[in-house]
Amino acid sequence: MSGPKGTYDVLPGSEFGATAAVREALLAPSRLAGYAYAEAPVFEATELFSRGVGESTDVVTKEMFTFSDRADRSLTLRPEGTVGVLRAALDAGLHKGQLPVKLRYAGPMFRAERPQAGRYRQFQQVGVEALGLDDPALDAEVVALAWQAYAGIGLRKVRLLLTSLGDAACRPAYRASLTSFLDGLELDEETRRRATLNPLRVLDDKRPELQAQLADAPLMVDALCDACRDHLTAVQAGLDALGVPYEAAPRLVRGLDYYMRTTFEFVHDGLGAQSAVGGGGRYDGLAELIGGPPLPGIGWALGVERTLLALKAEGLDAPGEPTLDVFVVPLGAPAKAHAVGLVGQLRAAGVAADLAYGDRGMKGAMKAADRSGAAYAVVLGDRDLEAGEAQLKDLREHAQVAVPLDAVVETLKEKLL
RNA sequence: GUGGGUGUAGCUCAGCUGGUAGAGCACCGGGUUGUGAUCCCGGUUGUCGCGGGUUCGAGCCCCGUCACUCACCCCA
Repeated sequence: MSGPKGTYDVLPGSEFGATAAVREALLAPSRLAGYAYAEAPVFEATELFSRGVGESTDVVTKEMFTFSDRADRSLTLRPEGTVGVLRAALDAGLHKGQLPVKLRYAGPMFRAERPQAGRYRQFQQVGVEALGLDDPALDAEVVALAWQAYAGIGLRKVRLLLTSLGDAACRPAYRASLTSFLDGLELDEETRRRATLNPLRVLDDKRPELQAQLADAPLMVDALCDACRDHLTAVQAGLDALGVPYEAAPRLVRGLDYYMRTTFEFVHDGLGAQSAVGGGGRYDGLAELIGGPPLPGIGWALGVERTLLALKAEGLDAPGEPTLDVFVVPLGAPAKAHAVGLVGQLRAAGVAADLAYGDRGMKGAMKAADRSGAAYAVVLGDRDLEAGEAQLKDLREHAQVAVPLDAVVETLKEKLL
């Protein structure tokens, strides 16, 4: 018995047990920067993705989970987050108010790919979108927030790759020159087809024999129009001012068609083949593509699983569940009834507390106390009840003292807070 | 979709040139009828992924199949 192919379960102690904590930690810098929480549906009309992400992309042509509802409408589980969040923002008319609109989100995405290390069919992303302005200072802020997300969680070996993909003014001419260059190469059938659909995507092929052929390929960064070049320079200046180091990556291409101008990716070298831990860019034409008004935007998405794998690769601990403060060990029925109430009082006082359920013996219950990670155990037997006290044991110092029953909560609060 | 690797206890794995399944960890109990983490003793857990074939006999050999895994394409 196991879940569907390419999925995993988040359970205590499992590989991705810290998913919720990592999501929160990665978005913390964005929350402080004014990015408000947003949530769009997990499924949308198929057309939204095919138009937004791009008909020619691998994501749309072979990786979508698509199904029909009972009225025969075609729906698709979201393969990425930007399109849905943008659709929601436009639907609500947020773009008619104060700009930029800053949003953050988190949740599962779905792609029907063959699973491998760091790649799943249902995976978690966190993301931000800044809508309504094409100010390069905003690009710098957005990129810096991702940088700070990784730094905040403790990662040190993340590298930022940055480039510009040009815009409607300069990309068509570049694309033509790249196409004629590729026409002069000997390419296999599959690559040739890709060269026709989107010649830029041939550039980041990993096969060494192909890379060798591409050594003299023309680069977008050398063919930028003045506006795009100025934009890129301003973004770089912004990152310098924010103290975010970046590497020029003139061959960087993203798999989603909507990117233009500022484009970036975060990579980590400890992950095996799937080294991208996050990525994003500017998508000024996307709003119109999905049927909205012209509206510039920039954003990123970071992979939660890959972030967790990167933490592991660096030997770092993932943020964990809060550990227990107190574990109560009752002996006998009257003591157990009292223990239930005591645990309730402790929790109400903000103390993380649990007790030994299941009427275990002293030894087993103490063992459970030890495994729980609690700093203190409260031993409460019928003998103690009669004496009006409880035994308070410091599990690390191995020291035990008797405390009057009505002072247990106060005593523990003092020791712990 | 293409290629490589691996499927044995809850977990990590051992299992010889084919002879009918083991260790460590974990869990439970006892040593200590009211004290954990240490120590000692004992105990529970298996359609050897599944189906077929060869053989007196298959965890081991052969065929098929499924799953997992890594890599390509692509991406988080």
